[in-house]
Formats: sequence, C-alpha cells, structure tokens
Amino acid sequence: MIELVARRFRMLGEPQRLRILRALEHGRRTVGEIVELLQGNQPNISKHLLALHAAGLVARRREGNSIYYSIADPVIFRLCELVCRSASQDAREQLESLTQPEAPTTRGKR
Amino acid sequence: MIELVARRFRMLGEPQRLRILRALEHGRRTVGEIVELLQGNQPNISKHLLALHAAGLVARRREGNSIYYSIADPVIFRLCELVCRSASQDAREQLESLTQPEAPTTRGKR
DNA sequence: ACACTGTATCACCGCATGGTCATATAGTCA
DNA sequence: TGACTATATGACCATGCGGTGATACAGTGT
Repeated sequence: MIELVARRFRMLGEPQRLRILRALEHGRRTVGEIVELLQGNQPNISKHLLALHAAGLVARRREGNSIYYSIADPVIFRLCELVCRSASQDAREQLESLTQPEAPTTRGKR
Repeated sequence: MIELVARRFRMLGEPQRLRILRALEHGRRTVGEIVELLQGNQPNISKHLLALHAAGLVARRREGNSIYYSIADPVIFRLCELVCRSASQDAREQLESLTQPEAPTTRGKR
C-alpha cells in the first residue's frame, strides 16, 4: 500500500513529467505536440508518457498515425496546487527568517 | 518553481519516509523512538529525518539529549489521502479489467 | 575528566532512473 | 510494395540516492 502511494508521488517528482502534465492540463495532445511544446527530445518525452500511462495518470488513444495523451486522473492538479501553495509559503518564511534573524514568533524554529 | 514542487513530491516518494511521517502523525517522536517503531537502523532514519527537515516537512527540537521531530506541514496528510484514494480506485479498476476483459463501459481504455 | 546515551556524519556500495542516440515498429498514403 | 511520418524500444552512460557500518559529535550525570 505504502509502496503504491510512494510510486505515485515519485511519478510526480520529476520536473519533466510535471511539465508534461501541465501541457496536458487543458486538453489532449499528441507526443509530437508535447515534444515541440517542451523543446524536449522525442524518446525522452515518449518514455515519460509511457511511465505516466503505466501509473494510470494519463490516458492514451491512438488516432490515425498519432497517439493522443490526456489526463486520466484530475486529482493530480489538486495535488500540485496544494504542494505549490505549501512550498511557496515555506519559501516565503525561509526568506523572512533570513532577512530578520530575530523572530520571536510562535511558528519560527524551523 | 516546478523544481521546488518536484522536490517535495520526491520527498514523499520514498516508502521509508512515508512510514516516518506516519509515525509522526499523532505527535512528536524522538529519533530513537522512530527507529524502534519502524525497526530501522539509526543512521538511515536520521538521514531521512534530516532530509524531511531540510524540505520543511518536519520540525526539529532538541530537548535534553534527545531530539524530537514533529510534522511541520499537515498538508502532507491531505496529499497522502488524496493519492491513496486515487491509487486504490485505480488498482480496483485494473483488477476489474483483468477479470472481465470485456468491458464496454465509458471509462475503460486505460 | 570520564563514561554513557542519543544523534549526526562519513565513506562506501549498489541500484534505480533520467537523458540521449540509433533503430525498430505501426500506421498512412501513393 | 515502398516512401514517409509518428511513436516506441534498446543500449548505453552518468548520476542521484537509499542502505549500511564505523565513527564523530553533543549532552547528561558522576
């Protein structure tokens, strides 16, 4: 169980994959489109897409000669939003504690 | 930005770290307590705790000779719950599609 | 100062994984 | 069938990272 959850998180733990998911946020895209969009090289993108597909995060559909990928599990974006918010807040606090070393607040001591 | 988010996800992408976080879910614990609880070896646990601390996910407080770690960012558990739900649902669907290869439903084709 | 406990650090190994190039495969069209 | 496009696969390298044992460091009590 824990292993499964960890695998999912690991899937989201690569910047390139996050970029790919973001590229799919507003609709399906073919491999080629994503490659061009991210300025990546084709085998790399393809590999990541296959991994995401194996993890059940994206769906895959052949159409003619191309293959369209799309988000299969929208929960992804909620996850990213949560992490994003929390991370940016964290960064802000760290900045504060750097600029004003004296901070007798309750929630410091990180 | 994306790099930061990815780093957070990667932090959650190791089973051992998830176990550590779970051990902290209901309150702070010392390193030794966690080591004993997870049957791990001390340097390993210590390393993970330091990493989690550097990532801002756990807080750290010295008390006498021991060091207490605690959850710094409860959003972690919301993340885990979301992933957990989605993962288990996914697993269920995969099972279904294995047992009944004929599934003319709308949401198949994964 | 010494012994003792708890935690962190160092050095090392092994492995999983991302990036990349070359190449294979599937599909389309003539 | 053959040429062409789109995607996947294989082989390879480099590297990041987790696990582990030995050891250093910090705090406490005597």
